[in-house]
Amino acid sequence: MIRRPSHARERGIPEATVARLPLYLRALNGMSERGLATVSSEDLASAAGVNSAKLRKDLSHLGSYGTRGVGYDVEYLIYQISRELGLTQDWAVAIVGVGNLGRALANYGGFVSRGFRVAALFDADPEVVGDHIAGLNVEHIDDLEAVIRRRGVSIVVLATPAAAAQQVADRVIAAGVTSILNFAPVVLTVPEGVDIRKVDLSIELQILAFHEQRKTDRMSGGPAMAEEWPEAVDL
Amino acid sequence: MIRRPSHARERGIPEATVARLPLYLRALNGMSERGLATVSSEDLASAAGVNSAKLRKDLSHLGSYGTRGVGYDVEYLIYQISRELGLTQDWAVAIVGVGNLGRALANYGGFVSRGFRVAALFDADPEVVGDHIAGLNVEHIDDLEAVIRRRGVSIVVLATPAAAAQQVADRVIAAGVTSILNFAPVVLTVPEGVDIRKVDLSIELQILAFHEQRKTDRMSGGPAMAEEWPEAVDL
DNA sequence: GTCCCTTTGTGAAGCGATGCACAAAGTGAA
DNA sequence: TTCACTTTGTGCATCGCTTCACAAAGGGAC
Repeated sequence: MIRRPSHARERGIPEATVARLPLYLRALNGMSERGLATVSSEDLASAAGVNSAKLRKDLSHLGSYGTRGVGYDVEYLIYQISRELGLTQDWAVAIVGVGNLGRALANYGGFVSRGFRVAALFDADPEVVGDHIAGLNVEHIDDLEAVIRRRGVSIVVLATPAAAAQQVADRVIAAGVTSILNFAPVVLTVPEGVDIRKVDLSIELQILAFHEQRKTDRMSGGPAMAEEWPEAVDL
Repeated sequence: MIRRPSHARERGIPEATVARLPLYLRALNGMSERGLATVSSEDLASAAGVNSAKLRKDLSHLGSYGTRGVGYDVEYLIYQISRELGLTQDWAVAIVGVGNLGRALANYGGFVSRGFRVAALFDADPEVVGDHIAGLNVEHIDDLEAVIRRRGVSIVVLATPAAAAQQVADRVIAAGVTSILNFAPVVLTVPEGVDIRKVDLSIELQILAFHEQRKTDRMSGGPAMAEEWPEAVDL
């Protein structure tokens, strides 16, 4: 059996590094398309929007894949990062909830590009069950467990209304799924060993609003409009 | 002029805390609807999916709004967090790019709920300009600057193809916008003082795939399928 | 082979966030 | 008033990530 270089920490890549690897991969793919053979940490870092020291440390966690004085071989690095991220196999993804957002996700091309294949769509509304979206038949949520098992789905995207999300999560987890991407604005409770990632548009906007408010406050010279909590309310 | 309590760090809330405030706010709104008057840090923390020490430290950055032995007044805390996040005013948001995703965002209800109002939709495709989506007329991208200024848009959501995103960002920034939520899979370069937040479905999936691969590797007892880099490729 | 130049990989310091553990502060009962 | 109990606010140790700065390693010219 062939092992990876011993100085690469066997199974210990920092979470922050993992979150940046897809960024590097995308930048490298662009360079590959433009025909670049090698790239320096400086150039790759700036294409990915990080500084070069961070990039080098990140890559050093995968192994020693660069050449001093030269840089990194673009194709080789693409292969190594892809392998580390698990993109050399392909993953069957199911989308639950085919409302506006679910439809948009199903049709989103960037999805399929790298290792991911939308393998099933589910909804509870009899009105949309049976529709064809992005070449797929929308299945009824009653068949969730059976279809997940049959098609080997390992990642589920939740695009249901908030009220349904926890219940659906429980069911897909019971069916063996351990990776969930949640678009519903609720905090999901899941057993240990299940990975959840959350995307919440409303939260992102609120964070932007906080900084935006700060910027405008600063312009107008302080919190002149601060108001007291209305006296009428009982404290 | 009324000031906030002096022990609250005047303009110094940690970024990690800001990112969690919307979570607390959502949990509090649920409690308010269920008629709860007060809540302990323990209960609120568990509703928001964090531990109670973190919650208390986060809230302490806003001021001392709890009562020892009792907990926090739900309505009062909602008010304080809303004010800190800048949700007591409402923000005009523009969505650029009315493809699948842009449409879904325009129709997304959770948007409007708290302080945000979709004030304009833009697209470059003459085919969709003039369409009515979620009660709004889709405007041509040529009118971007004029409409942004006229309607006081301060936050822009980018849902354009990747190739157009940087160019659109440059234009909205030139028009005075300093907060952007970017759904396009590109690294945007922006001047200092402009806040960008990024949402990238593909990256989220890749992170999940990494962990999923790890879990299955562990089950099958090691990286038995690891392959050498094909010899044919020049290194 | 030797020298110079470039670029990687990493030790170490710095920085911010997390979580523990407890003193301080409040409630309610007697 | 005093006492027992609850819950906040925070000092402090710890942890993980970032950044600096440089030794080590490789390439190319001569």
